[in-house]
Amino acid sequence: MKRFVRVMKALSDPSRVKIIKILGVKELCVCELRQLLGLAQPTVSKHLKILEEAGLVDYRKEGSWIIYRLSAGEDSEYARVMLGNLKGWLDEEPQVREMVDSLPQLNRERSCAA
Amino acid sequence: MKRFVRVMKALSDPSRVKIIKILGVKELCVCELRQLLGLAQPTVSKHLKILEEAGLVDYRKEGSWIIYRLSAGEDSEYARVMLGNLKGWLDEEPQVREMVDSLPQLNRERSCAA
DNA sequence: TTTTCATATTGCCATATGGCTATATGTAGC
DNA sequence: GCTACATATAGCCATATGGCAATATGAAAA
Repeated sequence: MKRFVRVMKALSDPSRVKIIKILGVKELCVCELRQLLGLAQPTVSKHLKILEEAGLVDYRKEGSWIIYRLSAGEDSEYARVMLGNLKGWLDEEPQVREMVDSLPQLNRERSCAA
Repeated sequence: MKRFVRVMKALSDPSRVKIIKILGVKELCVCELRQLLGLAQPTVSKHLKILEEAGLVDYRKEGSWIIYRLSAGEDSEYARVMLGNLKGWLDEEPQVREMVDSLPQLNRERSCAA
């Protein structure tokens, strides 16, 4: 029950859903996500932690960057199924479309250098 | 986005998940649910309202009782898919199993007469 | 109509949540 | 070592949430 609820909770915030949708297009570092979401960096970090604990995202280190990507869902059937569902959902959502459209102009060096 | 988040939020509380699981076995009135969940009646009503607004449950009046059942999901693809997923999920969950096991002994007249 | 009973709504409280700023941690390069 | 930058954690605040008791609503029965 706890594991299921953890996944549902993780997906019941618009910012976190947006993170899932954008990571479905391309893996990204925290500062790129910060840019795309228009949120403070600690806020993004907190969201990512919640998503990670639900088994929805994974990360790897690359230099001093931490690159987040969608999990393959090995840890949680709930996460795996929900990620599958979300693949086809919300693509028409304006907030999602906007982010995806702005993705090509995103440049890690430019976004991340304060 | 709002509609999706509403379904996720509705499913991110253990009591509400239990309601969904038990209604998957048998439609029930509020006082039966109250009995099974061990919650105050207003609390159950509030949960049911949240589930209903998410398109997860439906109800019909029968005398002065209001019988709740799982929605067919006509209103929300998200609700429909999640109800489908939940059909196979959490059946082994002790809290769920307990409720289901106690279901045959439940008697509307006895449960509902204060 | 008055009572009874099932349900919904209201109002309150304690805790959880999502946002921020400030600070800590960790890594790369000087 | 020190500096710069990316990320995480801590701490705070306003709002949301889940619980309850009290009350309102609505239908059936006396």
